[in-house]
Amino acid sequence: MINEPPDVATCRVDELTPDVDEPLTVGQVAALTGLSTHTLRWYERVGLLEGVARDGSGHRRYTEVDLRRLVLLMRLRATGMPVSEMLRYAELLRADTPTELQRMQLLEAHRDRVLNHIADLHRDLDVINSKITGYRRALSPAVPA
Amino acid sequence: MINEPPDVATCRVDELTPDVDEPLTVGQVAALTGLSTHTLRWYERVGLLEGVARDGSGHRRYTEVDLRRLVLLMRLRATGMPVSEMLRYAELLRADTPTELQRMQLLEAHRDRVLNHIADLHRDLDVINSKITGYRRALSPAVPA
DNA sequence: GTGCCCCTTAGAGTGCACTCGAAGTCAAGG
DNA sequence: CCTTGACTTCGAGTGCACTCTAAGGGGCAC
Repeated sequence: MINEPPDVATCRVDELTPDVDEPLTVGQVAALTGLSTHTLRWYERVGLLEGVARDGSGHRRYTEVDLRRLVLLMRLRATGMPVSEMLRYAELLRADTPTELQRMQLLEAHRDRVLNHIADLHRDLDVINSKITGYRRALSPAVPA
Repeated sequence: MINEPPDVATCRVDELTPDVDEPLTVGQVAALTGLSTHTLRWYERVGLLEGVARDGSGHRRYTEVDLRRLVLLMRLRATGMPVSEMLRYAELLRADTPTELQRMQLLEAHRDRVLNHIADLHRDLDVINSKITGYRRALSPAVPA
């Protein structure tokens, strides 16, 4: 894995998604998700989140369906999926033939990669923890805790 | 977390480290660790792994001590520590005052961040898994597995 | 009407962590 | 002697995922 996902500080979308009735502006979605308005527009530009409606002034109006798609995209990014593969998923979503099977397989393959990655992290933590233990031992007179 | 660590395909260093007696060339270390020779030289250039000796021809000779430092650096990178923070650790290593406490605290803070990150990954996987389950349900006549 | 603020687009810029290239050195093999 | 291949340094280039800028529009408060 070459890229690491963004650290989205505040994401209230999980709690707030269900009660959103009116379509939201890009700024409201940004506040809700923790993504920047720049990133939201960029996601649309590159094809990750297509079909966001516009109001009479040409401003984006995000529907609940858009938000749901966005939340999944954020979870995929947060688990390290590269944008190029998220794009493949997005393309499957807007295909005119049924693609549920491919989409499921894409998500399953990703889930398995993430699980392997977590296992790797635990192994790496073992090394780091043993180093910490060594320091604690060396400092034991000074640091009894 | 903004960056994700490299996917080091083959790292035999864990098994082979103990039996290395002779200092190794950069190419041998690259083969052993899975890092590229470019990356190994770059780590030294930026100050991550200082003090690698040279032979009569000016070629690097990595000792077992160098390898041990390198393995820890690789684990830190693999768990998402940015190079800038690895550099802080390296600077503590070559300080002329005792820095064991700071080093331990740095590693502990990192370990805690990684544990939080793993917890986040599990939560993200829950969302992805529920999406997978939805697909599986929708496909259940076609995909009995 | 005039700030003001949020919005629009498309293109350019940024930061990170490598990754590569050019030019040169050195030791061994044929 | 000449080639080959692994090594040296240092500066430049790459890919990813944003992030920012410039130039402009819409609508509301004062």
